[in-house]
Amino acid sequence: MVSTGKGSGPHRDGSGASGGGRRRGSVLASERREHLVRLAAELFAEKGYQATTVRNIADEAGILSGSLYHHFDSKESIVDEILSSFFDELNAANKAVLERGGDPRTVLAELVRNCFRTLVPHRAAVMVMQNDWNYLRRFDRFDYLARAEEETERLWVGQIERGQGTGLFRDDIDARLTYRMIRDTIWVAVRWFQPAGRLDAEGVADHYIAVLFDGISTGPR
Amino acid sequence: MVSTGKGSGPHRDGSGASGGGRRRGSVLASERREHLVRLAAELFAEKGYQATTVRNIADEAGILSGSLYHHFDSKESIVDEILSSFFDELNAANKAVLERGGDPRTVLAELVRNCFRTLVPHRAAVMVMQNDWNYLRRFDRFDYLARAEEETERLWVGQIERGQGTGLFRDDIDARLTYRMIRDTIWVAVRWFQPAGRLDAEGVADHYIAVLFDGISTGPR
Amino acid sequence: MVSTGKGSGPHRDGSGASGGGRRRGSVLASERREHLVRLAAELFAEKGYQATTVRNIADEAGILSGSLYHHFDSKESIVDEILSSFFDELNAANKAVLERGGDPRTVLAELVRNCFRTLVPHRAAVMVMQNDWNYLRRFDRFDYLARAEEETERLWVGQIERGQGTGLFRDDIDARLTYRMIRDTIWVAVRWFQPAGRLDAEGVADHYIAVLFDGISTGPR
Amino acid sequence: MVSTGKGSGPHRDGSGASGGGRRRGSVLASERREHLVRLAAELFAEKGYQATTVRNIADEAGILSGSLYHHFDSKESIVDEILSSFFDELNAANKAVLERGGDPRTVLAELVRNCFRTLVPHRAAVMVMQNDWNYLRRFDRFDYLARAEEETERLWVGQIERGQGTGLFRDDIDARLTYRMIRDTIWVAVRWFQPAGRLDAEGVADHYIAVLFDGISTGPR
DNA sequence: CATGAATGAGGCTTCATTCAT
DNA sequence: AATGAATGAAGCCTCATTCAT
Repeated sequence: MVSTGKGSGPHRDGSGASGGGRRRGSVLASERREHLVRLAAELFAEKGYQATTVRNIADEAGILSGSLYHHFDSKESIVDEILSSFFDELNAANKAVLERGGDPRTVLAELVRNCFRTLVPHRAAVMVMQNDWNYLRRFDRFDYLARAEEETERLWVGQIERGQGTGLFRDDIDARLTYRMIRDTIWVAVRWFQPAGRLDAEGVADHYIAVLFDGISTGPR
Repeated sequence: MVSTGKGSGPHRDGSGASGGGRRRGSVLASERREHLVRLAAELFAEKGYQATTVRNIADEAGILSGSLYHHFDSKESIVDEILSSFFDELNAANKAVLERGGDPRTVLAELVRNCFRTLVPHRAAVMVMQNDWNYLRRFDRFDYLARAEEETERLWVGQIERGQGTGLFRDDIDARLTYRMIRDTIWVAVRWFQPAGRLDAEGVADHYIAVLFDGISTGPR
Repeated sequence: MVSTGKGSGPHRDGSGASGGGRRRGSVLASERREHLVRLAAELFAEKGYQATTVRNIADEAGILSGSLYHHFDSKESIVDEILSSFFDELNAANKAVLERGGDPRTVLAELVRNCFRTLVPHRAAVMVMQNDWNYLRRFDRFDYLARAEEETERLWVGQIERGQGTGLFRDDIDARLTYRMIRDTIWVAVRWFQPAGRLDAEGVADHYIAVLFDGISTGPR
Repeated sequence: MVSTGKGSGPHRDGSGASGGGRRRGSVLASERREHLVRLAAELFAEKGYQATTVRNIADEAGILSGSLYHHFDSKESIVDEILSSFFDELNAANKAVLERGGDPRTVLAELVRNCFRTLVPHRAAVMVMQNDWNYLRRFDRFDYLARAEEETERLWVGQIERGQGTGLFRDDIDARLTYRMIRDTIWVAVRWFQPAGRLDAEGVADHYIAVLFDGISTGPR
């Protein structure tokens, strides 16, 4: 996981107890932990966060539910790990695009590609954001996600407005409204998108970019 | 509620028990019932279906939770009423558009407008569909909603393909993929759309139609 | 229960839900509630607060543990009710003594008698204070008890010092230290005192007052 | 630890397992063990026996909770060690006083001083006895403590009655009742007594002895 | 039509303890 | 002598639902 600071990152639980000098031990521990996170992520994606019980997760791992608390101090901290890892990766990728620069059309296209590329390895996290955010947002510990999203909005809207300023994009559309439509369309695709299907992540991204920039109509605008 | 048949309509449970011979009484009862449904809908929209307890609903109505069961025989039947009423209205409107006919571009634009128009009075239902469908879909009683959606998909995809056939729409896009993107983008807007804001339902619909047909770019395609 | 205000009184749980116009209902409800409190009090006294489970209480009442939460919103709120009721009664009695006035020896003797008199009907509360206060004090909700005790200390110390000022009490003893010894000796007696035994509350109080004022020695001081 | 026989001493469990043939090793082990007992004692005194988890103790020692079981075979055996060491020391001191002999007033005064002197180094044990005995007494393994207390009661009551017989002490007081009051008052002082405060152990003992023998009043009895 | 009480299933979490490494 | 993982029992609490009054 690439923790980018900026207040992101899960509220990790008192790992202080597990000392820190040994080598193999902590690597293995972390492997076990990541395995459990992956199992939980799949269940959260499939059944939803609330409907997934810690027993479901433990069953999947072949242990008792209480044993999960050797690795995590709450169900929340598991989903936190899932979500923060997703946001960290996406933010890092977006930052890289911005640093590479380019005209707004290129930047926007790359941002779209970032999303679809991140969607594949973080399918569960995106699923949770789509289905369970309305529940999770009530917990203070997830405030950092709302703040991360606000920052992302500023980034996209900035590019759209820059494009309108240089005449690349139509002037009669609302930048913020447009951003939200783009964002939602992309992420909500997680509900049906199958990388193994006819179109892979790049394919869907290209399809989406095509429609986004030029619409579905033929002929002159 | 306009029950359009076709398997739609909530699975109302043993309404025979309380629907005795009274006339005026049942009108009042029905008003009370609709009031309770509205209260529940708002809570479902705000906190999510699972996170809303029957006690929350009862509190809002100023009664005890057990008393709700004089009006509904389960929490599921409440949300069923909310969702079926939304789908009934939308299906009816879509059918009307199809009957009016017209070229695919016109029809598609009208279908988009239907959605945004329905979104306003059925905000809660759309919210529930966006946030809680992943949970609700597991119950057999809601199968009818999945079937309704399949029918709607056929309807839209049919129009898009007709448009591609007549050269109105680009040939290099995937009709089903495009439909899903359109659908998701529209409904997910319920998360931020505020009819009292800068743009009303028609305004947002127009904005969306503009981008959909012609993209956000300027200049030749 | 005589709620004397002054920040005392348990954090009573949202009784707002149970409306308030009916007569017999709320009286009965309150009777049931008090019955449960009494059962819990006896268990807390016998086994300790922590070692008493909500199941123990429910079993004693012949209901399921979850059903307790129809009457209380937590185990803490039950013990709160027990303790606040005890403190309220004691504070009220002490206030009455102060208002009657008299020389410090008389007042002190009456305060002692107050304690032993209150001990009998509130045996469980005193037991909990002796055995479980070290645990309960960690919860903010019980801060009011610590504050009540501070006020009582001021009251007693005031009387002892007044007695020293008028030459009634020895000058070579520490008022605060003496108060604490008196207080502790009295309340800790709950561990062995049995009202049905050889001495009743008044008898033990008199015995204690005799030793307190004149010591156990014979002959000149 | 001075194990005085008479059923005292902790129920040490299978120490044969870890007490192999090493000499220097067992001294070090014993030091480590005593260190852990001291850490545990402080936590028990502060938070109570039940509320202190073995993990709390292990954290304090900088090890994992499972590792404690190389030194003790249960949480009970730790508190047993704390309490038996306290009782052993007190009993030995009391025996020495009895052996020195003297008139009941002198003996009683010395017994009181014994208590306050023992209280300081065994603060935690006394705290546990005050706060957690009601819980611990349910375990057979602590029966020996109840028996030790009975023996002590006989010892004190014997001295009081001897004093009443020789006319040193008032005849109108109950020996057993008086003993319990003295005992409770002394030990419960652990809740507020601070050796570093205005009065040290001897000072508090003298204060207490003065009030005990002559009361707080001035003038003739 | 509502109340008040209860059910029963289940949820998350804690914790003393065990044991292979 | 310690770790890291797990157990198993239990704890407090929640919630949809039922039902006599």
